[in-house]
Amino acid sequence: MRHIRDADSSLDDEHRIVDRIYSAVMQQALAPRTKLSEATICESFGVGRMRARRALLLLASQGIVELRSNRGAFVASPDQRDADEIFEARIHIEPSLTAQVAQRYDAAGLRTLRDHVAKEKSARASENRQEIIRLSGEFHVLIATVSGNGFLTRTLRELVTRTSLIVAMFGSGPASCCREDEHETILDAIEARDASRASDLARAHLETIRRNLDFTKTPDSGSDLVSVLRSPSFSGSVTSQTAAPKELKNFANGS
Amino acid sequence: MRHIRDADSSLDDEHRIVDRIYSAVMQQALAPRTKLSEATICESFGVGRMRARRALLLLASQGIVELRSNRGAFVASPDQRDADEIFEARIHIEPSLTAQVAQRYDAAGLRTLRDHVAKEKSARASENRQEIIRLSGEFHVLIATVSGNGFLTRTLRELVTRTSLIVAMFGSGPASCCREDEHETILDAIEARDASRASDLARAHLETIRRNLDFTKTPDSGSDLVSVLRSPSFSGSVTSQTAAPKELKNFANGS
DNA sequence: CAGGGAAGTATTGTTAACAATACATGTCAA
DNA sequence: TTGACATGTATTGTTAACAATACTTCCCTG
Repeated sequence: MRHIRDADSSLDDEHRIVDRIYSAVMQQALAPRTKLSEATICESFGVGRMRARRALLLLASQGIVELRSNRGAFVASPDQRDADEIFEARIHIEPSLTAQVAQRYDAAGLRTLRDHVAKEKSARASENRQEIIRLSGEFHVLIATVSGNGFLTRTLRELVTRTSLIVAMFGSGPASCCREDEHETILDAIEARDASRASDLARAHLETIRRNLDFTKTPDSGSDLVSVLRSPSFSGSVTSQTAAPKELKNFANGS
Repeated sequence: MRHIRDADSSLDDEHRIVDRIYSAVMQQALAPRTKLSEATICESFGVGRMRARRALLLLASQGIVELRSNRGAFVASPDQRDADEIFEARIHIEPSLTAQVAQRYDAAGLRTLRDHVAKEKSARASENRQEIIRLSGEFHVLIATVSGNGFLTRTLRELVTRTSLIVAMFGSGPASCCREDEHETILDAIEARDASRASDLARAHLETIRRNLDFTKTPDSGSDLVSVLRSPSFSGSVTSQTAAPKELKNFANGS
């Protein structure tokens, strides 16, 4: 008797696509307004059109992608209102969640977090921008993971990824993602089982990120989808495109 | 020049289906494990198979529906672990959110909440079980709506609906959904701008609901999908089926 | 009568062709 | 040169047929 687990490719395929695009957005390899054409996704992942469309629908249902009728799918471009909602939601959830983790964490969870912060530090040392961004976001998801709550893990994953889009659009200067030894401070408070301090630090951390947004900023152009999806781990040399890809011409003007 | 808004039927169709099934689950007209066959949905809503499948995928992505490969879609049947996660998440979010509403509500928001509580009272007076259940759940979503946060509104909608499924599975006795003048008490605290009391009451309210769950309970059978979806507002005479529909035979045994 | 297996039916999963829409190109006139 | 218009191309949306899987029923055997 073998295991019942279906090993069904269909769901896994979609998860693969969704995860990949999630990661790419999270580490700002995919800029807001980038067009995600069905054909490109089909070729990049070697799947049929149906799978591509299903994946795009899932991404759209989580606010990562925007579907425009007869026009296709685009990486979402949150506005200030979206940003307010996302940060407000995070401020409702994360301090409380961090406090809970401080109260209940076990040895394995703490080690996971410590390892992660170490990775963050080494990424910052090597000035790998995408890695820094990815790990910075992932820290917040990891808090939820360590708490053991699957629902909140998924919720935070969405919130963090959408935050990446927000920072991509409105982040002011290189400081917006990088000055984060704050994670280590938060982790110290967690380790000390100081729930209220951990909670306060988490809130302050979020408000710091929020404060570094500049909503008067002019939007950047999209990225080149093919080159982004080509590299399996995105750790490669995908530098931000200066010239706007063809597909985005009509998005150039703000009003 | 007319408005740009597309009035595109495709997205609206899916939203219609999703909303309808959401409502049905929320007011416990659709029991856990009920099979949602594509054919039934196509006929009930007069849409093609594509739309039905897309709607089911969306519902699945929010944990309301479970997709089994080659077997179809079923109303989700949360287990104790799911229940723990959902309630934990709600306890992280709702007290904080309620406190915020207490601090920031405006006249229109307060009126909305008061009207709603009045409707709850009258539903309880007329002993309309489904209406009571629906309104009880909706109160929590309405808190988020009044807060003006779209993300949290959607999140709470999902949480409340999944809570309905949990209560349908593990609710002990008729008390599990109905003894809720607590909503009025919470609203009083909100109106008095007493954020910390509102927060405490919200938490206590959730813990009361959680305490009334009995995880040793044997699961009920599913509902008849066609009759549920037939009535536009579900206010009709859909009484819970005692006999298990054909489709659910094989779900009867636990192991 | 119970259990197992085989054929038929029903449902879901997938693909491919078609239709509809938007986009790009090139032409013409002012 | 610029703008509008028409044509052609590319992309998305939809449908229907086909394939694969699961379910039901019936029959056969013990």
